[in-house]
This record gives sequence, structure tokens and C-alpha cells, in this order.
Amino acid sequence: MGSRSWEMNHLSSKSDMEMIPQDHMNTPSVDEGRRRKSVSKDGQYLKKGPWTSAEDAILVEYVKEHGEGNWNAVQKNSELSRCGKSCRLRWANHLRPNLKKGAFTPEEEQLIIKLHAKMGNKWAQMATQLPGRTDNEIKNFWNTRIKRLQRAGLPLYPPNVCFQASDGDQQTQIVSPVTQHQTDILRGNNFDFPDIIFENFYQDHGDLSYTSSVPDISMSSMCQGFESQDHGYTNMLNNVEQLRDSETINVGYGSTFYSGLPSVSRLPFEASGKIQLAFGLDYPYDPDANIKNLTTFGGEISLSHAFSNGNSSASRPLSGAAKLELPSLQHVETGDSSWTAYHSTPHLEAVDTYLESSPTAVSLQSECISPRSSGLLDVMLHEAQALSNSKRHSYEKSSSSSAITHNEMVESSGLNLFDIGWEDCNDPISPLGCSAASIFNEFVPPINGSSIHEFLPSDSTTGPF
DNA sequence: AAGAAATGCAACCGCATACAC
DNA sequence: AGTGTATGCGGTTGCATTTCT
Repeated sequence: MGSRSWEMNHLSSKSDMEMIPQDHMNTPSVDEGRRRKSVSKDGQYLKKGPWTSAEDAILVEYVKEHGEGNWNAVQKNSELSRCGKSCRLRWANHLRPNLKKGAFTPEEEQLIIKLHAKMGNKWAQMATQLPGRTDNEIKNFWNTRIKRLQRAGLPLYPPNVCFQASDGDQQTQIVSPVTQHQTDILRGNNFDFPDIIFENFYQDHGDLSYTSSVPDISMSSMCQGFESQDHGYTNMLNNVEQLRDSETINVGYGSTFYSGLPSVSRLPFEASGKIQLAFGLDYPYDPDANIKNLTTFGGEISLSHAFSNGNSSASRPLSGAAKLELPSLQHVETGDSSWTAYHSTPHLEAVDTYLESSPTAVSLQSECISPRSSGLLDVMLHEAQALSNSKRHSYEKSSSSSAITHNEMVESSGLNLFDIGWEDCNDPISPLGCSAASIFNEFVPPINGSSIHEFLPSDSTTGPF
């Protein structure tokens, strides 16, 4: 890998310096593969491509002497045939002191997700919150993560990523990343972001655990619904706790994190090809439909954080029970914003009302807690996937056998879920185009066969990133 | 074992902004 | 105010390495 070659370069830098003739440093070699060269203003060839340890040494030496900055002078005042830009980049990303190398820690991963939900693709800003990490590193991490989620057809943010308006007088309001971005942009309010909250997460000696705090509407509201049933969600969680406690495999951070989640991701997947979910429906999978959904979703998610250009189909009106989740991540934005305002409280009621209309059948299967899972992303994969299954469940019900149509459901609940300005998510002004919430809500997992592992990326259960 | 595909990282490119003149 | 230069940022690409078939 690149990092390894970088390390190798550094390990051997001294010998490299001795081995490379002085004139060689200024003369791009012919056989350097992808290495290209350009010509500087004064006619000197500027080398491109991977840096050699010799070049690194020169740059380090130069910075020691002259300090950072004035990068164009490096090429003039040293033997380095690199443009200033390249020098700056090399220094910033690899040579400057206090750089942290190696994989991101779970804490860093969490922070990145949190920051990304908060500020979008502001890699440099995010890097300031992660000492020793570079924007490039964070960007690569995120893009990799995007790819994995895209492949799995999963949302970018954990369902319990929500946002709390910073206004002290407001009650807890769940804010989608998108709407906050959008409103910030509309207001010209750059990065005056609300506090983002990973509800229910806290760190304890390196492990993330779940605290059963209520404000995570998306989950807690569902919990309320479950708890009103005979087969309460609380019982389910208790069962899962027992299950988790009985695990003898050291599942590490990821599983701790995962198993603590208050979500339906821990609901069972039956090997028979059906899924029993908290909504109490037996749902036979339709592979074709799932494939289609995967395709659709993948296309939406492909534009990195931004989903950005506003062309995402995720912003089209959502259908069926998927809509149920909307309040959980949507921000109550009032005033002159073009984003339609609404309030979260009725949504909770509506969600609960709807949930209560569904019988609940809960069973458990340890399969959904992969002992091999060890990363935050994996947590999310499982989490979002299972929750999405439940959405599909609900959708199937409401779209076929149920007498309740989507609109009826919404109308009867007094909740205008369809009028929350989703079409505005396509606003080309928006840097996002659609929200994590919309992605999350639209997603239907591509399951072919009987096991979740059949459609999860193979590496999703083997380790973080 | 070999080739193909996937992955991850480093580096480049273009654009935007800041600053100096 | 206009122009040129330096710097910073985010998106994208190229390729070495790893994993899969």
C-alpha cells in the first residue's frame, strides 16, 4: 500500500540519499512509470509523482532552515525539482511533525462521522479537530466509507446521528444534516452549526455503549411504540443484552458499539429467507426488487457527501412506511427558510400511532451481531440495514394488504410528512441535495437469500475499514 | 498459481481565496 | 480597483497492494 511504501521510503531515506547521485535528483528518470514532469516558468523540469526519500530529506531540511511557507522558493533554493504546491502537500500530508500515521481509531472514526454530518466535505476543517490527521487522510477515509456504504446500499450516517439545535430555548429538535446545511447556506451562515449529537453514545474506556436516553427520536419513538406492545422493545433489548452478555468472543469496539444500539438492527434475520421484524411482519424477500433498490440507492449515494448536485432521487417523495422515519432526522426549521417547517412532537405521536397499529413479533438471532464486526462502519451497516428492512416491511404492508394508504396514514396521524419540502432537497443550491435522513429512509436493503451476510460486503464483518 | 477485481493511499489538478503591489 | 502570485481546499486519478476467483 501507499502508506507502507511511504514508510519504507522513510526507513531507507539515509541510504537513499547516499545512493542517489546529486544530479539525479534534478533529473527526472525515464523509468519512473507514472511519474510525469512539467516545466516550471524558468524552464526547469518539475518532477511529479511519488516522492523519494531523498526528496523528502531535502524538503525536510529546507523547512528546518527556512520554515514553512513560501513553497515556490523551495524549488528555487534547493535541489528539489518540485513545484511549490507539491512541496506544500508533501510537507502537510507526510513530513510535518506530529503526524499520526496508521488507521483511525474508533474515536476518530466517530468524530469524523460526526463532523461530516455537521460540516460536510470540509476536510480541512475536520482535520483541525483531529490532531495529527490530514484533510487528505480524512477525505480518503470518508470516500472509502462512502464506497462501502454505497456497495451495501446503506445510509451514510448512523440512524442515531441526530442534531440538536443549539438554541437554548428550543426543545430537543432532531435536525437532519441536510436541512441544517441548507439553511446555513440560505442564511449565509457558514459553519455556525448546531451541536450534533450522537444520541445514546458515550465513550467509556474506549468502548462505546448505549445509554437509553430518549431524545433520539428515530429510535426512541419506535421504542415507545414497541413498549406499548406486549412484545415490547424493552424486552427485546433485554434479550439482546442477554445474548450479548453470553457472547464469549471478544468482539471489540465495534460490537460493543453495535450491540449497544437501540435499534431494530438487532432484530432477527431468519435463515428461512424471511425476516421477522419489530413490526411483526413476515416478509419474504424478493431478490429482484432488492436488486433494483440497490441500484437505485447506489446511484443516489454516489456523489460523496454532497449527494451534492441535487439530482438525487432520494429527494423524491418517499412512499409508504419509509416515511415514518422522516421526523426522526428532520430539522424543524422555521422562518424564512424555504425548507418547510414542521414540528417533531406530532411526528412522534404519528409514528407511535402507526407503530401501534402493527402487531409486533420479536425474536432474536445472534447472527445479526457479528462477532467479527469490529468497526464503526460495520456497526452502521448492520444498523441501517436492519432498520431499513423494517421500513420495507412497513412499506410492503401499507402498499399491498394494508387498508391504510400512505397518504391516509399520514393524514390520519395529523402529520404531514409529505409536505416537509423534500422536493427542495433537490435544490441545486443545496450542497447536499438530499439528506442522510432521506437516504436512510429510502433505502431498502438488497438481500438475496437467507442471510444478511449474503449481501453485506464480505469485509463488512471482518473488521473496520 | 495466475489473472482479475477490489481496495486504499498518495499525489495531481483546477478552482477559490488571500495577499501584495 | 485591477492584476499577479501564493496558498489552501476539495475532487479526482493512478497505481501498488491485497483479496478474490
